Amino acid sequence: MYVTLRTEPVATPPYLKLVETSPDPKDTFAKQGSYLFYEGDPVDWLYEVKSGVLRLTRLLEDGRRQVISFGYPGDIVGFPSAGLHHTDCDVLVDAKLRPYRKSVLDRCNPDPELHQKLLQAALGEISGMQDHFMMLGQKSAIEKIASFLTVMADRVGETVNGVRQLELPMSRTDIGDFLGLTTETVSRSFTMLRKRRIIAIDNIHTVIILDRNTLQGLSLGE
Amino acid sequence: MYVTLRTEPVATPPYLKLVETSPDPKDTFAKQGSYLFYEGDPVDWLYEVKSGVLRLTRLLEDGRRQVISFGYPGDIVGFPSAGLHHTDCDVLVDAKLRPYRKSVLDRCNPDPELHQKLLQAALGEISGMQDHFMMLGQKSAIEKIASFLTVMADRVGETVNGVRQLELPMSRTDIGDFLGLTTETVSRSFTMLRKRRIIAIDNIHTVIILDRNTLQGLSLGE
DNA sequence: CGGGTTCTTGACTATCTTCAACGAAAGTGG
DNA sequence: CCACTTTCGTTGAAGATAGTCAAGAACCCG
Repeated sequence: MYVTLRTEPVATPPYLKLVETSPDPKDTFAKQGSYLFYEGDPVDWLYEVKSGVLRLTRLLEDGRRQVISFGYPGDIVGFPSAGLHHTDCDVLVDAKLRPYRKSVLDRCNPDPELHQKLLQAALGEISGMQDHFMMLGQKSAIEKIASFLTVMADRVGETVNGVRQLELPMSRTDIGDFLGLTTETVSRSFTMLRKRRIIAIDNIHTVIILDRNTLQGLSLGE
Repeated sequence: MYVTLRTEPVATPPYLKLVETSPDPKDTFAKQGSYLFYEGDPVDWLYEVKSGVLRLTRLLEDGRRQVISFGYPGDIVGFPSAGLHHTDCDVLVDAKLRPYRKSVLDRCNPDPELHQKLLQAALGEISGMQDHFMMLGQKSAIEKIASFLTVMADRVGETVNGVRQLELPMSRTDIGDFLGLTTETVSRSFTMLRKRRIIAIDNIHTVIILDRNTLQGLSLGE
């Protein structure tokens, strides 16, 4: 099922459009559901997310999927290895993207500052992935969910009337594939946190953090 | 137990010695058990492994540990994020290391080729970590062990009399902490592979690959 | 050779997955 | 705009995988 995505025609792949119509575009827009690139594609552009949310995934032959990361504003996605993309990348929430030529990575000139910015972003990504390792390798289901919510609330949450809340545009399956859990376990963990009055769930995609301290405690296994 | 490592005196930390005695050393040697750096240390040097094996780890407050990677010849370790190390790094097998100043990352000059080499190494690390994600998040115990052995045999195995074999200097606990398994599960998986005649275990730290195809099949969940 | 660590094995348990059913939400077409 | 269909989320029951606890064996080091 997932595997077929790769071969399905993608409505106007944004990266193609970029390359063809605008040799050095400022910003570009990508619609929900469209793909920026697939695993194995040669890397021509990196993208800085200006608004919206991206999803970076990797597939196993049998359909198992790992969500590598969610791309939020400020993130830069599309770092090459041996010149190729090593994840798929699609758009979860309509996004504004700033493309950078891959060649900026290869050479300091003509823009050493941009080069350095992309390099620092790559280094930051390494560091961020290591937190993710800890989560995937060592934590229980409830710890994973609590970690996820804590990190997301700090990163992209907003305070409305003094209450910390969080939009989660991704599905429960996405969260599961990000944390190495099944949809059912994600759902049960949410329910558990809700029943203990640590979070509240407004709309399915909106989480309200009622007790951040306890949530953070749970994320560390207390 | 693990946590105390951080505060114990380390016999002559190599990185200190480097900084103090030799402003731009060629190669340096690090003894088994010594630490190159700890999480939170400012990054002054990166190290290219020339021989030996390093271990990069991260700790949780309660002592749970994630082995982030094993550093084999050709690997470059010590990439900073915000100028700091974000793992501990110690020596599993006496190592020869080539230190590079961190400043090589910050500037293209005076050595743009070295700068580019370190950058490419960082990008390669991102890609490698994504395989690790797949393994941690989606694979069963036997798949993890089979993946680990397959990758290691390809990367650092040697063929002796037409037989592929593999030195594993790390403990079963290290392997477990790398794969997100307990020592016992690692041990049982090895035993299972041995009983099915897919591997043979010579000395505890030497694995002989008897049936690479089946091993690789298991690594993908067949 | 002896003491300590590491590895293996067994029995039991817990956690998470699987399978299944149902309800809610969202998308589609008349 | 409403019925229909499909997807997504929740919940329950049962089962499997991996973890825990415990003991003994193998290995390593002085």
